[in-house]
Amino acid sequence: MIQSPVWRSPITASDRVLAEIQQAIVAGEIPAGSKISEPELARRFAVSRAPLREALARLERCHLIERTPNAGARVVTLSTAGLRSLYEIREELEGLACRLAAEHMADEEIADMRRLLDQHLQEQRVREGESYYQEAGDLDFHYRIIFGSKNQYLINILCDELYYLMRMYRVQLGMNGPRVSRAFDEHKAIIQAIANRDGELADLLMRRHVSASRHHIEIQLQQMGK
Amino acid sequence: MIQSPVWRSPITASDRVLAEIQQAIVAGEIPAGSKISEPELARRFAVSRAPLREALARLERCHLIERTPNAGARVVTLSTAGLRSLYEIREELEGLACRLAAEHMADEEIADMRRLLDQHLQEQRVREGESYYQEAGDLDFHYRIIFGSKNQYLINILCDELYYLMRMYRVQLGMNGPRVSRAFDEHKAIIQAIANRDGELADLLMRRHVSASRHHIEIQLQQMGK
DNA sequence: ACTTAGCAGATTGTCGACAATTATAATTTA
DNA sequence: TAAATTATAATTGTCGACAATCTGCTAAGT
Repeated sequence: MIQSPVWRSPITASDRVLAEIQQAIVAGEIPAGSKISEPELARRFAVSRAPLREALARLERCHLIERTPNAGARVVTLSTAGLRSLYEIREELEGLACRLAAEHMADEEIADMRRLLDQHLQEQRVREGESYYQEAGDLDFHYRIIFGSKNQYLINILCDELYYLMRMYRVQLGMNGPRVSRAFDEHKAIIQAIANRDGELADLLMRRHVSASRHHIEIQLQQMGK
Repeated sequence: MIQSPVWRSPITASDRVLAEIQQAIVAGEIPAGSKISEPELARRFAVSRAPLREALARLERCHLIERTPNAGARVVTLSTAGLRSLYEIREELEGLACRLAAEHMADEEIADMRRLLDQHLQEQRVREGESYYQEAGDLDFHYRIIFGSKNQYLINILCDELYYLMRMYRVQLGMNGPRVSRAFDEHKAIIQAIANRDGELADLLMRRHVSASRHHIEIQLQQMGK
């Protein structure tokens, strides 16, 4: 399991509840569009409303719920428009991350990333199509590049604010399936560009990579919706 | 005064306190880098710690404070690295906003924006160098384009999460001064590109516009720092 | 003299209860 | 019968107090 980049030791009740609700929403256990009842959730997770509200504030921050004053909170509803908006930003920012990573990543980090990618590739060949490892590997790849950008705000936006929502789309729309081997090739090409300190190329390749992923999801979404 | 785009009627004590603390931090009344004392602020604004903590959560969201569990919150410290990180993202996302605006803005909205720009230009010529109107006009321009993108997350990131921090840099580094008339010309060119539905050009022009602004600030920062 | 252990003070995290607002349902009226 | 209105119930926002944790200082030990 890959954990949140900004790690505030998860000892507080608020952190624990946040993690549990995040998972529940992403997994659809708390349905999209449903209303959030503070007393109910407080009972369910055995905490007072104070840490629960703290958790809700952070859930709003990563766009998993929407709150209106004096009226409560609702889990976000998934839509094709929302998905497109999300990917529009992701494409742009992950491209930027690549450009910055090509500039700021240490050689050591790049070598590490290469080693890890090969390792994931081997695991992948063994467990063909096992979606968990695939996703974990993919995530690790993207995370490392984003962190390699050394841009605090970029890291925060992509890994804290948009990540869980993307995960929610993937999980609830059943985005397992193939597009694995090609993704691996694309990953390798991107790393190569970063290793060559070719930020522009890495940017371009990453945009295409994300764009392909988006296309893949949109098609799957169309087949589903109608 | 231009108010936050997502307007949650500011009746709650939390909203009121949030607005006051935001202003105090941006203006430097609560110094950058200083520690936040919950009891002290609660007394100062005559509220309990509950709404104050709600406000602190939102201040963390717009990067004006940094919290560590069980250790309290500090006002962020300004740095050239932070400023650069901020502008790297702003450049990218405002460029994206232009591209999307060229695609999604209604003719009516574009016409409105043009009218408003001319009006601001007149006001500008009358009150030569009056920084408030200048900034208000500049802000209005950028806001309209960002909203024109019709991308919820983009709007949220730029107008809610990064705006106040940029404002803090501008205010505390004393970014008044000229670069006015040229900025107006750049604004006109960007609007023209959007009116022509030329997203790529609008993107390019906006990136240059933001980049020029960043350059301008960095120079002023260098002259100051040493 | 410097490091380390322990203690006092203050601060943050959490709790339960109350007040203000909103949503729901029953009731009345056109 | 349908719309408007009032009353009730539930939910959210806020408060003050208690418990857990951290910070800074004192004091003992090497």
